Amino acid sequence: MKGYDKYAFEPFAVTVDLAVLTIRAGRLQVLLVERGQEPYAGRWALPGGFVLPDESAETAARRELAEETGLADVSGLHLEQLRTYSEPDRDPRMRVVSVAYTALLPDAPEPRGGGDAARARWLPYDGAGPLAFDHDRILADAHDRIGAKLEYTCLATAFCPPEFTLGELQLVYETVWGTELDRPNFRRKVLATSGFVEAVPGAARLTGGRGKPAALYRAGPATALHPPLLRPSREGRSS
Amino acid sequence: MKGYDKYAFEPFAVTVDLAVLTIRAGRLQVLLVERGQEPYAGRWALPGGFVLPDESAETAARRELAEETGLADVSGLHLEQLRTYSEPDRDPRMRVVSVAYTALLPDAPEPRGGGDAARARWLPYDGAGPLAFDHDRILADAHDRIGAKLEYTCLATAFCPPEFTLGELQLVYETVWGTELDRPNFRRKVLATSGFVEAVPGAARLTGGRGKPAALYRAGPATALHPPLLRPSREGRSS
DNA sequence: CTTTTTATAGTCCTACTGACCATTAAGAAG
DNA sequence: CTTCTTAATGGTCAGTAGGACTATAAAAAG
Repeated sequence: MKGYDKYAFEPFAVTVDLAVLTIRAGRLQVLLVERGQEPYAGRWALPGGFVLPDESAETAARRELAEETGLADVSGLHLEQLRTYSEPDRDPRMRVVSVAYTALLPDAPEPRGGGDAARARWLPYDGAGPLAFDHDRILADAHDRIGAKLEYTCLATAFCPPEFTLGELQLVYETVWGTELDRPNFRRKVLATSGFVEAVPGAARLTGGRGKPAALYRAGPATALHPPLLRPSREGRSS
Repeated sequence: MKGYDKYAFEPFAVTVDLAVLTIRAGRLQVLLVERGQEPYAGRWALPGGFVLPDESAETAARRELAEETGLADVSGLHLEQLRTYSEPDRDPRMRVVSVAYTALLPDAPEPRGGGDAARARWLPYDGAGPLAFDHDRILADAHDRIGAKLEYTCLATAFCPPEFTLGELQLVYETVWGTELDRPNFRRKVLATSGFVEAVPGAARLTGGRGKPAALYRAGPATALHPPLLRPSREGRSS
């Protein structure tokens, strides 16, 4: 940051890449676009695009998110900067520095190719195959980040519609972590954390479920979980 | 990432900014350089510089770290990407996208102006005053990140020399968090976390301390803390 | 030798959590 | 209508982690 004039600097292209995650059919799914040209023609890639001259990366990410998902209103969606990927050879054509973002969606409308994406669709996170560029790495980083943030933040509600049952919330944890959780314990923990969820007064979800109808909850005002909701047995416990 | 040729894109300058933190005299301190020219002439700023054409941002950050600190070997230091700042008006001269990194140092040699930094020195984190550009924000983000990572990673050892006492390790937590911790409890917790620290067989620190000499420890192979070491009373506890 | 200082060891009690079991309320099957 | 199944909800119980606190050990300072 000192003495620009004394430096020669290369101009870089700056892009954003989006790891858009949702839960469909009990599986973690990713929004991907099919590349129509070289390099990596025919391969799936994360949606993204250039940051325009008067945009911040955040603004560009939200614009791309709207274009790729076709959603009218993306202002309420969770969008979070992941990290920046800047290896000199990550794009064979030119020097591209990419700021990656992760977005979480509750429901999952099939994307209409709103932007200029050749073909966009949801694919399961497992078996999304080798992606173009370094997008496998970006996607894995996004998964790691989300899995970790579920432990100590209220992020899980970002995967849920405005009103949801505790079973749906638990499914978020189980799907992202790939583990099963004890339902009564999960329930006790979530309800004991003030501000995580709020009961919707007289509502219950009656939509075709077979068992007892579940009570509905809304996301509460809290953002952090204290104490955290740790995933079971990541490595050897202490003591 | 699709159809570069169909897009016009603006070239951006890409820089790295470094929030280099250490603990000196029981206080959290930051490495800052004094700006010699407009804008923000005379103000303190985070060290940093342009990413060169054949470098990744990580490589550039490590190069700048070596230049600014004057340390011969920075390969062992903890260097971690923080996030990227890309507001269009963050530098009044031109469009600059900056990838911010946080580095942690154990001891703190006074920086010799190795690079072209007009004047570089350690300043206390509190009272580092308003910095140039958006560097106050970057520095605050770095502090938040480090404070959070102390809870669930073994990062604290990055602030310590190769061999350290548990008292020194506790001082890291207390300094970054700005809280006091109970010494026996901290000790019990750290020693119960396998892989956090390893005892150095027959060593004790005798350097002028007044009380009982403390045993020495090394950083262990673990990187994560399970269960985490939560800082006291951030907000209202649950239940 | 006594005091001070710091490290280390141990105790007690509460809260959180994992592993269970029981009950309730719906639909499905007979 | 009764019974079975399914899922939500309510509860128990023991093990454990962690906060508060006391006690002992080993050095320097007086």
